[in-house]
Amino acid sequence: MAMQDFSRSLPMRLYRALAVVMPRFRRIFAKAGLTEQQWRVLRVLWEQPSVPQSALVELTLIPAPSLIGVLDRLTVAGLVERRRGTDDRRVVEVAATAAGRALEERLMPDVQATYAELRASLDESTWRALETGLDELIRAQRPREGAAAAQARARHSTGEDIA
Amino acid sequence: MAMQDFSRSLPMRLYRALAVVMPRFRRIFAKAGLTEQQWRVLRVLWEQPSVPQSALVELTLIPAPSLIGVLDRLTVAGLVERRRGTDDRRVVEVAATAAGRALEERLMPDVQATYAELRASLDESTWRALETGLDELIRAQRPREGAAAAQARARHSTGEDIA
DNA sequence: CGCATTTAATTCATATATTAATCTTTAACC
DNA sequence: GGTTAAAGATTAATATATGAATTAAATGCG
Repeated sequence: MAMQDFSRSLPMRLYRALAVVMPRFRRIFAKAGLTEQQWRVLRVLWEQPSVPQSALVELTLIPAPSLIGVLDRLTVAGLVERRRGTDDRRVVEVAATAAGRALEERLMPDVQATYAELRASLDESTWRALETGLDELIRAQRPREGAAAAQARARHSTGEDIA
Repeated sequence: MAMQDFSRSLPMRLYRALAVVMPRFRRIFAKAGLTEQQWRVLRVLWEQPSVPQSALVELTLIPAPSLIGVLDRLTVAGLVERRRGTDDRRVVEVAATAAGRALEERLMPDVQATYAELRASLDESTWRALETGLDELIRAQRPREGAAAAQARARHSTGEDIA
């Protein structure tokens, strides 16, 4: 069962795809003094008046511990605001400030143009096959419902650490 | 030109694909006390007696400044060795030690099995379409030959900083 | 030969990722 | 109604990413 070349494994292809695609976008973000993660947060906040922090984790794919720092810096820059939820005081609601929202008009044109170029670099059928393949992969591998709970339960039941 | 949902953009789909795929692999690496990047380096070194560090950057997709630290830790762990090139004393040749090579047999079975599961979660045609789509994207976006050199040249000729 | 350029590593400063642990607030349940 | 467990956010420790700058060795060329 000859193992294929490591560089041709699916994960490495995914990493390489991002490595060739993202630098052009980051150059755009950098013009506004934003990192890629800061951009992602703003990009999501532009679509809604306010978003619970836990939802931001899912929508931006920024891990919770990292998001803390990203929001800290965005807050210091005056681009976002945090508020404690009124009914449930555990949740933190995040919203873009006026300055944060102003960046949308400044950045989206270039980003859209670059995205259009990206899309135009593949023919329509290949592009769609790529999107479909990614979606199916995500759906197939996405942790089953209740997996986390089941795992937590298991952790409490038996020994767990089999060195 | 209604912008699509951010989560459905190609970059976010790529990030999400990695996010759902890699955790299972990382759990395997962790059993041997390896991080994902340390694994990648070893995985490449298993295929050859020795690899120049610059080649490792390309093959593992670990940026040069990060690779320094990864190799430091692998060296301390006794899993790899560094040697200065004999003809060209700028290059650093990296090779796996006996201990480093021993990890191959310990890790590859689980990794292969998990990879097989991953592959089996999609039908053959979808899997291949995904691979093809990624390859075409990479080929289309890969910086053109001489782009770096041309860029460096341009940087020295004219003003460059157009704020 | 001697100098300007390139190449390969490395360093630096800052930002983010990963995993585990902690803390507070809710929800659940007897 | 009080105790226990779960959810959401945060902290902590370590590892890696990113972009700019630096160093040392090799190369091109007048």
